[in-house]
Amino acid sequence: MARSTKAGIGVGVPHPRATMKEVAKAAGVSLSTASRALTGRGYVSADVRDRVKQAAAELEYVPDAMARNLRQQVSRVIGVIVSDLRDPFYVDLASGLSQQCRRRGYAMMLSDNGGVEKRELEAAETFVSSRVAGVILTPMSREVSEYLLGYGIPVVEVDRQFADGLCDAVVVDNRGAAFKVTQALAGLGHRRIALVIDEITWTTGRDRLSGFKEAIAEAGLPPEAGIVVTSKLDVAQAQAVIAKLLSRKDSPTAVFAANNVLAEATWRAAEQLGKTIPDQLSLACFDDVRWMTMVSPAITTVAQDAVAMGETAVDQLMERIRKPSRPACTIMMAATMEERGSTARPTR
Amino acid sequence: MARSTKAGIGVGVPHPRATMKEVAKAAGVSLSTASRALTGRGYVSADVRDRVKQAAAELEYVPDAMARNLRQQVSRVIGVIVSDLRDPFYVDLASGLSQQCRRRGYAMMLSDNGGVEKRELEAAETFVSSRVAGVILTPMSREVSEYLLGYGIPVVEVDRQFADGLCDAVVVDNRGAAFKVTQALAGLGHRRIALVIDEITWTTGRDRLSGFKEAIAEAGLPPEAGIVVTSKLDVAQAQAVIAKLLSRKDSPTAVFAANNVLAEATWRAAEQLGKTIPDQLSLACFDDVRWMTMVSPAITTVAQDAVAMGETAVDQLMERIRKPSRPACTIMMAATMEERGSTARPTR
DNA sequence: CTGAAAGCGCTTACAG
DNA sequence: CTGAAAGCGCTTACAG
Repeated sequence: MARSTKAGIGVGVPHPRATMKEVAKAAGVSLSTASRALTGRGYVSADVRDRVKQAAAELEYVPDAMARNLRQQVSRVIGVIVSDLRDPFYVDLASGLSQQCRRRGYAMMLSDNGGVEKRELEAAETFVSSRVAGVILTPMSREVSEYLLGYGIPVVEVDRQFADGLCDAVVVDNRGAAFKVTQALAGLGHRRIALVIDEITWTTGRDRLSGFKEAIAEAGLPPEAGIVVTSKLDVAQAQAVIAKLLSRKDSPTAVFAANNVLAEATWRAAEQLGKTIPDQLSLACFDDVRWMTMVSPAITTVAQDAVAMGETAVDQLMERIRKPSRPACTIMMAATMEERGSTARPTR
Repeated sequence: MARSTKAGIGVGVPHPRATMKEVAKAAGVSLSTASRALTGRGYVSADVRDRVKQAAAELEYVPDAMARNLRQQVSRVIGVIVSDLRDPFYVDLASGLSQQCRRRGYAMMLSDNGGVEKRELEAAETFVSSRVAGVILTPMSREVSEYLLGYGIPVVEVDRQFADGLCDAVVVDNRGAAFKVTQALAGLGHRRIALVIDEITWTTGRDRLSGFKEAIAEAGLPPEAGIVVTSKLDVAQAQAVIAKLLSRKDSPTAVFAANNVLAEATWRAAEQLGKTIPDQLSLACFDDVRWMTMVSPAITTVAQDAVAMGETAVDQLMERIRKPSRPACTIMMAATMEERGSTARPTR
């Protein structure tokens, strides 16, 4: 990447891009030879290679990815679709994806769709159009994965799974983690435990719900002991819903929030009502985000390593690209429960 | 985007991608006509257009962006380089960039470089190679912007400015905001105020420092009243540095943290030393992130609208693409000071 | 070991 | 209004 100013190429003064043809001419070889010298595949004598490489450097030659990809019918780009870049969970995921893509020599095309399904499909179409090498997504339906697979594009579903059996996936043991948390709450003596959750139809919500219910049953509690409250995934709206829940006469003594957004909403609702944690209310949740160790008491939570999930998803995609016929694999990662001060014995 | 299963195209069964040539054949027209019908430029009779469009739908035709871009010598992709996707400020920025790119019909290629300069340049090279329509970056040096501009690629610098005068930029009034915060602290009666900052050579750090110093001087305080402490941008390391600062005999009565990471470090250091805020220490900072209204007392801070910065940067880039010869513009956005409970009169 | 030629899938003057 | 042809910048068999 020589930044030569020899040929009158100055700072900020656009110079026309050199093509391989020009490099070849400067080096006194044919286009084919230049290509072989630069890409490293095919025979070239050592001195010719050096001459070509030097010419390329002098001309500040950058290969045209469009042309190369068009010819080769693949690009070194991975398409990524995540739900919401404002949510710390997806951010950590995107961060892991981004770092691992870079390490593997791929660029990342990122699309976040604020939870709008139509945008998910639009992004997928863009990815098909640019012939990405593969797509990693947090799906909102089975449709998008199927659409991409239909074009022969490898897909990895992360966090949630819709195209079970059709493509690879990286998920967390949601059922197990939810079970453990609920069991811990019941073990502390709670008899009215609310699960606050935004959806129960995706694998994430479904499994968290089922782990919750199983733990209630296993603790010998009646099903009514497990109160399930749903809310949109929005702090303000969820806060209102939860405030209502906590104001009931038979309000729960413990809340299990299914993710960090609902945890924040629960925490703010308790604050708003003057309910102290953990004396008047125990709070446990999913996702370990920064504020959870900054408030007092710190929040008991299920820590999902979203960065590691992202990295794993990229590696899984690389494997799939290498071995397209391998059967679909689902990698389930363990999540650890961090017991902190927000959960305690009930006082009523 | 018909998902026809008519032609034996089943779920998950890859079918070969249709080309425009095939669409043309199916519609019984020439390749040129198909192209005009599908792109909408050039003459086509209404019925021919319909026939072509229907053929395209039936074949699930998706235009090949590579081929189109190669021919047209531009892509509908914007390259974005941000420092660190783990930092909420850059995340909000990326979120704004992503949304606005989508609205404008562009895809976003994103690279985060954990603060490593070499990676910034690598990402830039990838962008040149893929002929992105433009690049938006939070630069770490003048080099990358110059490199890109040298290839005639429009560049917008965000947050910080290195290629002043050479390219467009979107920044915040760092000097003004830092001045206002420091002035407020001095106005409360603080006589030993520390600025904790990670760098003072980029425009961000330089301007925040200068606003700080000016306010100290204007308040009639001696320069020693303004203590400047630098630290790496890392919570754990900064916390150690700040803990040492706060343990000094003549420790400051107020800390102004130059960003959210250093604010967290300061907050944790105070916690660690058992210093109560705001009684024993006033804390003000830059960046309004979620935890700042969840801890108690809430933190006084300068709210930068990073999402709006991102959106503005995309719009500015679009303008530049439309009018390449327009003189370079720097857009400076105001930042608002949110006074909250973490700042009060000193008690010593 | 090197070079001429075909071709990836489009767009776009140009001729009809 | 439509079609044949050239060409974007590469890679890759193939012939020498």
